[in-house]
Amino acid sequence: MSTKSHIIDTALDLFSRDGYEKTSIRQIAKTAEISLGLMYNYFKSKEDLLQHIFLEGIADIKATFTLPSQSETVLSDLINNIFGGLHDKRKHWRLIHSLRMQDASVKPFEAVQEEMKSYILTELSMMLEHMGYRQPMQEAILLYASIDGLIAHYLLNEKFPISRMTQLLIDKYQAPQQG
Amino acid sequence: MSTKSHIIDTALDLFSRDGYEKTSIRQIAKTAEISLGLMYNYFKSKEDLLQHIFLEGIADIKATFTLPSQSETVLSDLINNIFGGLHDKRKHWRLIHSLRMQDASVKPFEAVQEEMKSYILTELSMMLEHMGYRQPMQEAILLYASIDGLIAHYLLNEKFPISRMTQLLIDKYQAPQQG
Amino acid sequence: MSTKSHIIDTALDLFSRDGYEKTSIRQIAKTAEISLGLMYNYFKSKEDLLQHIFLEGIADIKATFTLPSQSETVLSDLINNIFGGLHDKRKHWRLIHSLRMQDASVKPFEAVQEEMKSYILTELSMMLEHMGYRQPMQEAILLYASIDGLIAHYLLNEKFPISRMTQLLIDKYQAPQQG
Amino acid sequence: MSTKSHIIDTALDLFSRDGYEKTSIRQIAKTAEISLGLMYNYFKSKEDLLQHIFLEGIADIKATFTLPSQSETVLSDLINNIFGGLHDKRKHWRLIHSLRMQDASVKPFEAVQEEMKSYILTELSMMLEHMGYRQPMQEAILLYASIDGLIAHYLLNEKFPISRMTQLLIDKYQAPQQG
DNA sequence: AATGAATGAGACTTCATTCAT
DNA sequence: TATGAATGAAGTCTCATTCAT
Repeated sequence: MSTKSHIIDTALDLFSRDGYEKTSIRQIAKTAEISLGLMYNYFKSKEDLLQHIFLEGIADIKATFTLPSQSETVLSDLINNIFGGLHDKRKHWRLIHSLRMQDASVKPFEAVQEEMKSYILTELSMMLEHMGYRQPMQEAILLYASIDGLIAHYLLNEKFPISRMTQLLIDKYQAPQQG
Repeated sequence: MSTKSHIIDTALDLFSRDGYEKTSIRQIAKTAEISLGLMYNYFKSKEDLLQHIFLEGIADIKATFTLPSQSETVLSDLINNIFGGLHDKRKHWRLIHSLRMQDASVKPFEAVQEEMKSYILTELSMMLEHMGYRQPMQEAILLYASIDGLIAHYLLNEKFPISRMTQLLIDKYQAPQQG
Repeated sequence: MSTKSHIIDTALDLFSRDGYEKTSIRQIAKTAEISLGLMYNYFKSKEDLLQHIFLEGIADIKATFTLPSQSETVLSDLINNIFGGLHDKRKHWRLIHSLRMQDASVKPFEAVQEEMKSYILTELSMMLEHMGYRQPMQEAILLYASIDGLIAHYLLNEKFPISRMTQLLIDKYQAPQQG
Repeated sequence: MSTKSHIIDTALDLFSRDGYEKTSIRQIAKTAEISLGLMYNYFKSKEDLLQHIFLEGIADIKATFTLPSQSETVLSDLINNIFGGLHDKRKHWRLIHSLRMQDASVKPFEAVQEEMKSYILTELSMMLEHMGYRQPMQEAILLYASIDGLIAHYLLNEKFPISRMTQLLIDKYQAPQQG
């Protein structure tokens, strides 16, 4: 693996575990077993490194909300896709969840986050429309919040019964509609 | 208002807006228009101040999940209670949501957070049982995640249509059950 | 006992045990069970308090090197006097011994220390002259150093065999002279 | 000279002149003409720097009480050795003399100081035994106190007649014994 | 005479960042 | 590419001191 990827991986580990502010460049260097200054050969600053990782995370997560099949999209496939890839993306999710509440930190990423949200809501809404929901966008907003909440609770607790919750959620949305 | 409350209020403002780590004691003092060292007459350290605010927040939030009525508890009342008080507790929620992903910061509060979660799940589960749900605890876990997700999205966006979402959520859970 | 004496006693305790610099006014107040600001009713500043205690100590110690009898002074009486009163004056001695090496701290007391030294050397020298020593001032300088060293070692170690050392020293100086 | 040695030298200068507590890191940096934070590349803390210097001093001083000759050790040689090296070690001695009275500061070094004392007393006592003294350890304790006192008085006063005192002390101990 | 809240300078320390090698 | 010594701003915290009560 390239040095750059190695730095990114190490930083993601530490940022997601200890928080961006609490992680020092020195700690990253030591953990990655590289010299203190080397990071600056690849990134302009600590914030630049964060931005790289953050954007990478956003992109990964967006991908997770996308189903490759061109045919009829199925809710259960989408949800299983999201939660199936969750473990691999835990660190990115943690980082985003812990940064997104902070005005200042998140300013630089405001636009991409907004874009991600729109993208996800559009995807969900289209699917729900297909499924016959009457107010698909409203339902999408609620569904996205539920998904996000489940992810948060999973991130906070490795023993969270994520597959059962996934199934429960799917059942709720596949039952006959009154919406 | 007492100096101590004034410090707490100011710190909560800043912690919730900028994050605990990014808020300096100097900034708290300046914003509160007190001298730099005065905080230390009331709190042992910055972390002690955080702990005070954090525990206060946990207690407030727990209260929000509790319905005073001894009679039949109604889901819509509880949910309206939670989201109705949300605006006043925004700052506490933000602080908790931004801190809870960071292992180190949150270690001191691990126990109380765990206790809060148990409390909330028990409350929700009892109510769902009353309502005829077959797997009330499983349902409670999902419901809590959905509520938490809605709160997060509200915190991230003042224009979030929280009342409509509240109603949608209530409707979903009050429809005839298949669970 | 008056409040002032109480403050002085407490301060001497702490200064001699922990050092002047490491002892805070707050600690003195807390130990003395008085309010934080009260000291300033009796002393202009922390340094003023130190000066008071320091000068008190110097005076006490000088007294120790003085024999009240107008008659023939006897070496053993003087030495026994010095070491006999040592335990009561331990704290003053400790304070002086720990401060006297520091240029800045001791500047204000330089003159009195110099005066004390002269006084002691004169006393010792007169006595040694009486005893037939040929170079009484030279001998006095050495004797004073020996006494001071014994005191230091006693202060550093409560179990120091001070009486045996006292006797040994007396014997050394009362033996027939070749000086 | 290496930066580390330069820091150590500067710190020893200041610690011994102004006292450990009164010497700030800023002052060390300014005097050494280095940046404020550089010391922390070499020492974990101010106390760690002190410890380094203190232990160095103890080792130097122990060496001074040791005669390299395997043959008959002679009192005059040893004493001349001690006082001959005194000027070079003034700063270490001053530091030790000003710190040793303070319980808290010296706790970390208690063991090494105790060990130094034992070492010195053993050396002196063996020599006095050779010279025919009946109670060599008792005599050693007194002799060590006298030496320590002379050193203290020399440190307090550059004009102290240290060579005459040295000679006087040697004479006292080489005269025929009654011990 | 006594209290203790309030002040702000200054202490130790950490940190992102630079740069000569 | 890679190293790590060096910088100095900024952080948390302590402290002597003041002053309204």
